[in-house]
Amino acid sequence: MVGGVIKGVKVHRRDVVRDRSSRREGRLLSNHLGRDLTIERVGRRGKQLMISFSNGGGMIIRLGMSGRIALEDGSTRNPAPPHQHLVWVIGVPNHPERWTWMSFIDPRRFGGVYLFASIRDCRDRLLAGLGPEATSIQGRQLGDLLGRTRRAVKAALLDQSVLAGVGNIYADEALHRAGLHPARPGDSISAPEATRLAAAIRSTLRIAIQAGGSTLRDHILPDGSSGAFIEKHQVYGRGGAPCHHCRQPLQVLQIASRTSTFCSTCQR
DNA sequence: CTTGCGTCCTGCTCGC
DNA sequence: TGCGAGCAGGACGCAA
Repeated sequence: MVGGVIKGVKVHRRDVVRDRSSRREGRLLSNHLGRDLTIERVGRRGKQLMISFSNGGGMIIRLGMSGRIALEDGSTRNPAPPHQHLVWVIGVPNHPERWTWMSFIDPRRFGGVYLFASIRDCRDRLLAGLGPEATSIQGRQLGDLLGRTRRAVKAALLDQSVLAGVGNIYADEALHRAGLHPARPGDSISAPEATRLAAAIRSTLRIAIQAGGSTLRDHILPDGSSGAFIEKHQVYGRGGAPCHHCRQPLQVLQIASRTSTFCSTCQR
């Protein structure tokens, strides 16, 4: 997509375009949705997908619980699937006759698309308050962050202002891998435990991303394939089943209003 | 300031 | 087979 020009945008449901700016500029951007602009960069910060345009602006896509991005070759014209809210038609660089359809599909509509006028605007309005990247978190830094709170460590991991990029599945998986009980107060986590947890978060995410993530229901990759990490889940979705490590039945607790599955023998 | 809960939505699964 | 309750990958606003 990088280097491609957005040739057109179809809007099937306007309210998934969230306007967080009170300025007129923001409203104009929301109507415009990148039409006629060249895609300069595609990136990510925490759970936000970022597409920046050559004019300095861009957009952030949040998938929420059920959202996904689909990419299709322009030559295969399929009927719009249910809950397809936005479609961008993007020229393929160096192939004037080819184009890519990128669509935003989100049944529950907890996700959305946010436009920004400049990188600075993006940073101030959309990325402000995000914690450090979970994919590269180091033990020392994680220990400092957890040491500042008495909340359950699981609740802290889910808080994007503490650490950006971990959700319910990978919080449970990383805590199991690190051998830490999800209800432990953040400030009870020792330095060696924080080192273990940081390493567990990094490796859990690395392996999960490599496997294409966890397909429970809605999540599929942009090409339509499924993520295979669910086969590697140690705890998530396995409440009552035996721990792969010690064979004891896995426990289930609500922490920060989210289902948390863990092994009370292996996780202390 | 910190923390927890209700809410925003649709659709699937389970039990009666 | 039909139907309602409960639950789901996230994040925000509000109240205690």
